[in-house]
Amino acid sequence: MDRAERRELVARNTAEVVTPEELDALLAGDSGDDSGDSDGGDGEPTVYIGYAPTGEMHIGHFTTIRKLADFLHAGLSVTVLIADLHAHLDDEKSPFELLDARSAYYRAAIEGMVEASGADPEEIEFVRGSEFELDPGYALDLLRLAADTTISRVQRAGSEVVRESENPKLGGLLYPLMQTLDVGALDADVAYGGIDQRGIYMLGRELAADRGEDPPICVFAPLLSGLSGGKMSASEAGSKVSLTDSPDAIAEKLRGAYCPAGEIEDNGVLEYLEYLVFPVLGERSETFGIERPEEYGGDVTYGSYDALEADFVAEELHPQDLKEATATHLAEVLAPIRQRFAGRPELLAEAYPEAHG
RNA sequence: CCGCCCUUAGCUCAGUCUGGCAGAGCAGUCGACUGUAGAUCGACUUGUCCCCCGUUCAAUUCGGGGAGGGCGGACCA
Repeated sequence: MDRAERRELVARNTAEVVTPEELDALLAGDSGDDSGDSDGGDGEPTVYIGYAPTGEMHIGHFTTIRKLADFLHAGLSVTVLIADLHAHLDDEKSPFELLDARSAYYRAAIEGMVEASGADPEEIEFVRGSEFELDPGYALDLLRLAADTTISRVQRAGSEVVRESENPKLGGLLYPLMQTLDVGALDADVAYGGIDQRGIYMLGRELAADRGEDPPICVFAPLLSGLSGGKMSASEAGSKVSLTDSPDAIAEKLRGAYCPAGEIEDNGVLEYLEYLVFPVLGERSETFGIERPEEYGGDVTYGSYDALEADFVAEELHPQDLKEATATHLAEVLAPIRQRFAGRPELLAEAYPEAHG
């Protein structure tokens, strides 16, 4: 794989790279970081993504995690942080007593998604936040950051991530500062995450500069639209496909999805295809087949998302046919993950006693 | 440590001041219309009225206690 291919693999299907020049330099091996405090000594650039183990994971997480396969294939070393303390710090989204169970569930879910994306989960290093975020050195750095950063600056940085409320907790302010420290603590060259993380990492880059450190390169994944139009909502079950939805449930949710003929904007169905289904099919060298009655043109097959989108925009492809085919392929992509959890029901039952106990 | 205020449908809130088993908007569900969905139109659903005790024929509404949340004051050697 040459440098251009590698760069393309790292940057494809992303919302933004900050900055592309820094990424190029990193992949070229002259990151300017000769101090030996990163890369773990093996010379491979390291990318990290952090997840706070809060609610159940869904297809939105899957699209973001699928890219970890790209990173691995591009020869990067990948670290996944299970940010258990963050899960509690953010308005106690996860009760303290459930952090162990939810961390275990998140790790299993992420491994399942990585495997379903065509990469080996064994190649990923998993780290739990509480393993290092309580170290004296880290704690001292956190206090010094807190002393040096204004409340409004941190609030602004975390506004897309930390739960907004009329009476915000102090924990929500610690959260972005800790995330900033995590990048360095994990020796990551690249911070990867959803575009909602942008505010926090941009603050992190500023603070790193203040402290005389190299700012992390940031790669952001797009956030998917909800199936009901607009943003995907965590609380609205019908607005997203869950990791463990049955094929019937998936079909039903897709049937109800907002999907105007010929329109791409806010079209969650197309986004599922672009960022998840097609990349996974491509990994397996498979194509996307659509069964369609003769009266509407008969069966068709697409080898690329772009070709499908072009037909959809031209209204050669009807939303209803698209939805049915998407449901079928999506169920197939999710099947191995669903099986994994069916074989280990305690993972969900212990992490979410109210919903699965 | 002291004082004041708040707690009603999934969400935002009204109401009970002058006690009689509770309402609006949004959301949601279901039809009609489009070969999907949405929009539009029509119909519909939803509640331990924070908990306990007391007064009363009857308490979400009154009284007492408690829990959770908010605000202010005091203390500052």
